[in-house]
Amino acid sequence: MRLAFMGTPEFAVPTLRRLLRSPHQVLAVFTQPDKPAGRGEKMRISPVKRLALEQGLPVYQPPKLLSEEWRAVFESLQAEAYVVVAYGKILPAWLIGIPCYGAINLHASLLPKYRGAAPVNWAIANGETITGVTTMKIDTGLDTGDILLQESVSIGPRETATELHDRLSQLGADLQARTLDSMEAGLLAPVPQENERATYAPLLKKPDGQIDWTQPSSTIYNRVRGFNPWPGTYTFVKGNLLRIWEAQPVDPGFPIHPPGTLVREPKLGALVSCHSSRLQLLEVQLENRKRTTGAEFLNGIRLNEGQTLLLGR
RNA sequence: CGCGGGGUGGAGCAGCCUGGUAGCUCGUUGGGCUCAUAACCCAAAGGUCGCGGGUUCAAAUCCCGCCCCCGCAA
Repeated sequence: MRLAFMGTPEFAVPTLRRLLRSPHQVLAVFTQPDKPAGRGEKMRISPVKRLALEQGLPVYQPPKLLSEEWRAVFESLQAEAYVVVAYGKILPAWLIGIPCYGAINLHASLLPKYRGAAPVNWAIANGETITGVTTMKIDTGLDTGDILLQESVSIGPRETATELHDRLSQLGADLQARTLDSMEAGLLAPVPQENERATYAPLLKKPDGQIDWTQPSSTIYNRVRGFNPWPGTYTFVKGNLLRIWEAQPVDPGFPIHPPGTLVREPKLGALVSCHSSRLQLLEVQLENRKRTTGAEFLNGIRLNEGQTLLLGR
């Protein structure tokens, strides 16, 4: 099949790689324009673009798809299908109509659950134990197209979004390849989504990562896993940002201090009181510092047994 | 030139502004206590204070350059 690939971040890379090893032909790659990012604001190219360049594929980076000048580019490709994986742009209706098989999207959830930008993060943050990947025919809505294939996986009790993201990107690559094969063979019957069962996974913002210590430790724990590596979870220590990289709930039942109180315990190290239990800090990072264990962190801030420190603000 | 912080015994940090015996918590080693212990008590070892220059009687501390690390923002 003659394909155009549209994708941007790391999540899309395995699918592109997979397609390049398939009998299908990748005619061109579309990805977001280069942007200044990172310390020093240097120009960064997307992971998808990096791979495309390595493979000598034509790369296009339209700032906006609405302009008609790009229409000729798309039409001249004569692609039979567009493969879209986390491209980061809404495709206009006229574009979806160009290839005979339409635009096929890979989404990292079991649609119609977790439509939107951050399905992997919210699945974990909400404490889900099962999620998956879905391929669907793109329509003009937000992740509302007819479902082609799905595959579910269980979420490990300690799994982070980073880990799940990597698993799903691999799983999704295979699913996408199978979808194209089956579609070409005429074996697929698109199934409309049950819109009444839909849930949403909105784009994450930095403030989503700030910890509210009045919540149960299990809720905070899920967010620590789900918001890894970005936006991360954080609180404040004496006005300094403290990122929580790894933590786990302990001894449910007796928070002997007000929410947000940090104490040192001989065996468990750094413990913070939450709504109805406590959270053990396993790996943290003070701003401008490297990551350290909870115990080392306590050594550094000179909090000894019997002393307390209120986190937050 | 996006903003900013940091590199100090094995680990995490203080000291730097207001130059002049390098400190804290933990770890390590030895000893003690104990039925026992990752607990407690006592003691000890261990540091070119990132690298290179400069100022000074004297630099971890002040000045210049370099290397490495990190937070914010994107």
